[in-house]
Amino acid sequence: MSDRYEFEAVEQKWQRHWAETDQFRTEMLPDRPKFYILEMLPYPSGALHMGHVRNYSLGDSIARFRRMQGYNVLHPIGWDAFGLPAENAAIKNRIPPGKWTQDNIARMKRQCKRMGWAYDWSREVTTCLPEYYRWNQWFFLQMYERRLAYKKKGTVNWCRECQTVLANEQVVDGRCWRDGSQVEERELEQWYWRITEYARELLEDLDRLAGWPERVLTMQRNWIGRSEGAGIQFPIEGVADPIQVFTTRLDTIFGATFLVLAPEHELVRRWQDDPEQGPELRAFVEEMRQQDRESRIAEGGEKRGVFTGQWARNPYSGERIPIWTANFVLLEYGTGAIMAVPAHDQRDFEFARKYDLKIRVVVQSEGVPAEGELEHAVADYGVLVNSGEFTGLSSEQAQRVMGEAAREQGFGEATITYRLRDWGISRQRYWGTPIPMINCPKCGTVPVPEEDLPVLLPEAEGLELGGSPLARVPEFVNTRCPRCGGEGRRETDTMDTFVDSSWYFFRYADPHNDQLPYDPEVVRYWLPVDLYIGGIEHAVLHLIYMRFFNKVMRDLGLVKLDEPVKTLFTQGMVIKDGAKMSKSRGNTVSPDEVVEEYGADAVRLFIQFCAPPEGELEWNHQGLEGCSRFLRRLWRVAQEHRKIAPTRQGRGTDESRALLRKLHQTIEKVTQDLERMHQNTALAAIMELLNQVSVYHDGEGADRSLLQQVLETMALLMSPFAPHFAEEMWELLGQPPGTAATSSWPAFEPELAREDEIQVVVQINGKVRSRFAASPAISGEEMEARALADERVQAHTEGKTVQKVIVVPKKLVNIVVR
RNA sequence: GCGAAAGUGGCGGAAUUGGCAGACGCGCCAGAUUUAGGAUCUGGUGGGGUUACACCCGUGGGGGUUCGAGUCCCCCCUUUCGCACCA
Repeated sequence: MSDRYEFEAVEQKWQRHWAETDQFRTEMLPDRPKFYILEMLPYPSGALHMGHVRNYSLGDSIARFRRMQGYNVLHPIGWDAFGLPAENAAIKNRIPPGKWTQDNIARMKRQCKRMGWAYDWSREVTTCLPEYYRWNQWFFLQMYERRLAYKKKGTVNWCRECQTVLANEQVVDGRCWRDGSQVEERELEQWYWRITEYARELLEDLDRLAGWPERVLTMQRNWIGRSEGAGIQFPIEGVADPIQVFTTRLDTIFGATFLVLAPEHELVRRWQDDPEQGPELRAFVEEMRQQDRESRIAEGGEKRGVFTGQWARNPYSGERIPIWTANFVLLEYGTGAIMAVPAHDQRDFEFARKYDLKIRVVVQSEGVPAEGELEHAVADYGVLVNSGEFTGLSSEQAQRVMGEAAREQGFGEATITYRLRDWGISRQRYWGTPIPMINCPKCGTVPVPEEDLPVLLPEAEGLELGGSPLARVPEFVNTRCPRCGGEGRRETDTMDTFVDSSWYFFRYADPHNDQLPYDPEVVRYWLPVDLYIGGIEHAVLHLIYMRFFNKVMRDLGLVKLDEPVKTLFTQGMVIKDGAKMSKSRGNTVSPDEVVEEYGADAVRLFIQFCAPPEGELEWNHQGLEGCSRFLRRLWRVAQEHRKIAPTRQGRGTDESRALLRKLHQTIEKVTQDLERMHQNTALAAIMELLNQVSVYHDGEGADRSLLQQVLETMALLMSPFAPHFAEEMWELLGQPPGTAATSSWPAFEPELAREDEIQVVVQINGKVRSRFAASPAISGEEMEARALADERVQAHTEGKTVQKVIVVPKKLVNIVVR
């Protein structure tokens, strides 16, 4: 065999070895500490991209590191296999979605193995298989039984491209999160999951997620959007039911000079038949309905509205105030109706100005001009004026006292409102989990009995896809009602694919269970996930759904945990030429090609070395070459080392001591850096060590056994990052083949890492002027004396007075002179 | 508009706690080797200044705290991200 490092042969050799020995299979070992490391499962879209390579390489280095540290490591992978791309590809290429998906999985699995990632493939989970999705249906039934699943007719987000409904979380800036097309509103009957039931807990438990990035916590807090305030009822003239309004500023209610309802508000709809105001109202509502979100924003916040012709009464003051409808009040938030206080709310102020409505100051604070001279609303807290019996109270007091008063008199109370809406899970598409419900003309909506699960997705062969395909399969739709035995029709919508990813990582713990989604005892051993790595883009989608699911499963008695993921790590994007790699931009780099050219190890090294994992990574071909060069250099040193005569000795020299010291400093650094996800600096430390090793190796009197020890340790330190290379080097050094990955992580010995000489820095007025070497045992007094005796220091202090000397033990002396 | 994070050589970045700014890699320069190119090896590489030292400047800008600030505080600028008529 040549001395050259042949990555292709080496990587193949070890990949075969790992497969043959089933090295990464994991068993439950209750007496060993476990470590569950998880990366977000890929959607099988065709081929791995660099984002995957980064995500999974980072996870793999941690998995391998923890295994060597003695943890029983669970490191699984699977496929988020249901979803629209499969269906769209099927329509385009006339391939059944299942086949398209399985072909992609096969290809991506080959790529994963080619990268050398240490997965336990026996736990592979594929969400489009009945053995998995039957449990989605099972969960649905459990939720239905507990009234956490319900059917409701209402306005939904409709994506024309996808021909399906989207959840609120899947609408970004009024556009579909997948294809960026405009989202429309539609009236549909849909299944919802009552995530709002858990709004409070989902919010409060964020405080307990100490291992999550602040950024994600903030995004989730904003998404859940808690507001504290009061719900107040305003009686309407001529209508039995009052209007319910939500406000966070109850203290300003005496300044409420009109009410505003959202154009979609149910009362507004009713009033359109009114002979007088009706036509104008109808025209306005119709216009608002036509308008999409985009153009609403484009109008630049221009407020528009019409008077409904109706009047309400302020429950505190009895004042008669007009009811309007306007574009700036949103049905989705609060109750879809507001009390307008133009003096103290800028939006209300603008509206009042435009339509010449009354403006009344009711809170006096600094800088509030005389009434009539207001140029904008003043939202500050202050002291109440013009507020009947509440005049003179502070805003804070007033909110409390007035809430109390409302409750006593029965027209309102203090309430909390969330922005979070229930999770709409119905999708009018084929490639997803069928919702296990049956509609019976006699019994209504009837759940499929548990023993009849799974409700199988029918074959796609010959099926026209798009627009609720299941509704066109009579054998699927027509069934018997489980309750009365009469004719029934199946629900033809499928579930949102985010259902699949909400609990897949529980399934990894017990992937072949056919009695339950998983055995709670097994999950109790493996969960929570100790480290979860993925992109930030799921901050309010997947990462909130899975928290919700965990809490539901807890309440079903399936887990004891409140939160499923201990530490979350969000890795940065891979970019090229300043932009995210994407097919549409044409700036992608294919993992297959670079692996073929440089090998999996070099790619893994580069992608972990060249940027901090949480930051963006700019693809740089020359950087990749640098990492490949580093491997070749290390290989060369290991090769040449073998040729040194075994009798040669040189131990005891300063260089040998220095190298041993550097080795242990490197062990410490790499260990600490892997513990805090700083793969980039861990690798830099190993490179530094190699630099010192090659100088030592090429120099006089290199000690063979020391070199042997250093190189063996380096092979182990490299094992998490470049596992094939590490095994080959380990074997080259005479170690039992294939045991580097299962060896213990090198032990750091502080005595060997300790410097026997330290460099003391001498500053004058904070500027470094000199330095000297000293024993680590040097005392403060001695440091000061030596610093003051220093020639250069004397030159600088001549003719000046030493005012003060600061001594930082074992580090520095700062002499303050004037 | 509100909120958060970040701004360090030609480039990616390092500096875990307020204590030698620029580790490591890329690139570049010089040398060795080579018929040549490539590859490899050695040395150098923040700016100014000097034969060389000394010395001066330097972490977006301005101010402050401190013996000492990339790091802490205040103001400003820029960029990125999130939220955005949220009542």
